[in-house]
Amino acid sequence: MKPVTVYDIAREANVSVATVSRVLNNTAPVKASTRERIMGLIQKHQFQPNALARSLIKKETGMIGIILPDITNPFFPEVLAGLEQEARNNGYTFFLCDTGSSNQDIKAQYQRESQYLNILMEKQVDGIIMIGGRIDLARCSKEMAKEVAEVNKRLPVVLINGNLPGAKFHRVIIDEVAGGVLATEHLIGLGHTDIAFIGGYKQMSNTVQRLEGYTKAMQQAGLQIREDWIITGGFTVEAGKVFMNQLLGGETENRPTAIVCANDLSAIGAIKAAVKHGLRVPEDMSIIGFDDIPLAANVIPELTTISLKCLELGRTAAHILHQLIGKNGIDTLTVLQPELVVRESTAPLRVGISISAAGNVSSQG
Amino acid sequence: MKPVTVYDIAREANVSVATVSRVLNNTAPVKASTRERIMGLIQKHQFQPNALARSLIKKETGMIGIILPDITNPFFPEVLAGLEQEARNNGYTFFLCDTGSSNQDIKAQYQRESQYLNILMEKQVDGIIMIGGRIDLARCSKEMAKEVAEVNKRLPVVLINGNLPGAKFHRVIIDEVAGGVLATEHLIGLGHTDIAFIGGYKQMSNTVQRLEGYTKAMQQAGLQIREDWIITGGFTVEAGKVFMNQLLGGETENRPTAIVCANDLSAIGAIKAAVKHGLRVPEDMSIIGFDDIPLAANVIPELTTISLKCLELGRTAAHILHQLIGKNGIDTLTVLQPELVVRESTAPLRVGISISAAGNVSSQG
DNA sequence: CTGAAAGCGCTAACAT
DNA sequence: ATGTTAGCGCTTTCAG
Repeated sequence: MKPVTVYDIAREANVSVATVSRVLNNTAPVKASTRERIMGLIQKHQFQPNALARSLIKKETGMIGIILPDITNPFFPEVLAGLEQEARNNGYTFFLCDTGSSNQDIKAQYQRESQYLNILMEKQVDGIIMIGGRIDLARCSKEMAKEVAEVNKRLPVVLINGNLPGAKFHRVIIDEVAGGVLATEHLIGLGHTDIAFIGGYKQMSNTVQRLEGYTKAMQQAGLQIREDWIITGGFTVEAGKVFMNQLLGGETENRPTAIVCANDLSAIGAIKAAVKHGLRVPEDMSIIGFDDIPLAANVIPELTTISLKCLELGRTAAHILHQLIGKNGIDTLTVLQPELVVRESTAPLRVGISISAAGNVSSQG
Repeated sequence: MKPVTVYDIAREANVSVATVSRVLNNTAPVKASTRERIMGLIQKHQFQPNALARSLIKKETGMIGIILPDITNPFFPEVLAGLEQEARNNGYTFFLCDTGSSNQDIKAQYQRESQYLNILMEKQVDGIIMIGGRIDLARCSKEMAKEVAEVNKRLPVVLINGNLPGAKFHRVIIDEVAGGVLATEHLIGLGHTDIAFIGGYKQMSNTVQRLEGYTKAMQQAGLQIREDWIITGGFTVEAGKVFMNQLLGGETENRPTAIVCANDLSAIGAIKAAVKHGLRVPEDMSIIGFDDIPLAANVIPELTTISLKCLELGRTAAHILHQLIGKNGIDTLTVLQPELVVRESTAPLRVGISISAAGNVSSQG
């Protein structure tokens, strides 16, 4: 059965397509009686206007694209939820573009970003939101950055928690440095002085910034920063385990008593590895994460962490994009402040015990 | 700057739009020299064909819609990843339609499902995938079911892990009953006889079926099923805690030694509650989950669970949908088999200890 | 191998 | 208040 069109409705109602269109869009007054008649037919035939045809002429589709690296990483669904919430209210629909960073080489991922950028433009989306991927790079290549800049000339693009060189973008970001400071000062406040930093990637700006916050807080407190206590190379649970093992691998009488992790996932890995080493968290070792994914509240022990306000990040981005669409807004930068969420994985330093006693336990047992 | 069209290219290349279209789609032989000339112009102007116009006439959009209840529940991103993987290879793009079950009343959720169903049709998607929501209902209302049936007449719909009365649908499901049996038999195999079942909703078919598997395995082993040891009412971590507290609330000398949970999240809640009660998992209490979300491998202790093969579920659904699009395939039913994943949260029954000793500890301390 | 022309389903002037 | 008509940007016969 072929779909019914405005023409079918018009014919049966003895009116012109224009009139049908008018009742459809409430774009001009229509006599009550004919309006009713048309409405009836619409009901009767379950008529649904073809959004493609409509968009073709109106030059707006009510669709926005979101490009992200890995939907499987719980951080992203959280900001997605925020996006959805806000965008739904404004009548937008979402293209989800997962570039699948998890199981591919990094080159393929960036390629897929480019690919999606093109597809989205062809599909005439009203705007694009990017999060993760190339925009997280501390030094993104000129070409990759330019590509996005070109897109940004044609339609609004907003970057979440990232940036690209060579052009101004609309962005909504969290103050990562402040987050790093917050986390580190929390630990310092608990009496810790031997504090390590693990997780993330040195090439990524978020890691660099979190690390910068860590460094800043340490220096401000007059504490020593040991290069071998800063280990990066991954955001996963697995990576967290590896880093922690590395930290605990050497002479155990000389290990940190507290750890700032670049994200929650690696913090969880760190906890698991610590436990395997016979250490108790937080009694023998304090661990703080970054992100505040839902999971953070559900592991045992519950994770103390820095909330990145994922939901708010998403909502704000959607809001800004909505403002931008249609209007030629100027470049926008919104900075959200992170928040310390104290739960169970951090505790005051237990003087005299932490390093020798607990450390030895782990090395002997 | 207004977008360039095939006409612009045609004019500059001194050919007709037909020829441009031909090189764009490789739909007829074009002289090499003119082809090159056109390709050059396309490059030069960064020309991108308008997918709306193209779809309008070709009657296919390369878009498919996925309607799900809550992207924030880690089960769904997992199947989404599977969908994406498969669909991307076939050139599809995704509409993500989150009906936001998490923070709204249930009525609103179903309403939003209807709404999205309509939007997706208007946008002319090539197919729709549904998971969760109304299709999980053990007894879905006639109207809600019919609505989907109507959609299914116009374009392919595939249901993941659910069903709707009154019509045949293409479905890909996991054998939930088998999963329930698997979980329960695992516990029985470890020597447990006092086994409870918690989590899920009695109104949802997945819960009913998992429970059916539990019952079946218990009866087959000649074990008694206590009505007060079957508690339903939620899938969240919070719900799991509540149920476990309820189980442990009464006389502690009379508590189960093992628990089948309706999903991983509630299992995690159960573990947390048990630990709060002074019980050790798995030493004093074995707990098994359902789903095998990534998180399951990352909690402490790592969760023994029933894998629902989320990724495969997603991939299969996308594959089937692809087959269906264009062709008038007959109704399809694919059943995947669940799998037991043994990790750390289950252990052999410790005779004589589990009930009295551990139970008393919890009641006294 | 290439061009002219007729739509796809809808909206928006411009008439009446 | 309603009808006529010209497109939106593309594909696709049908002719050459």
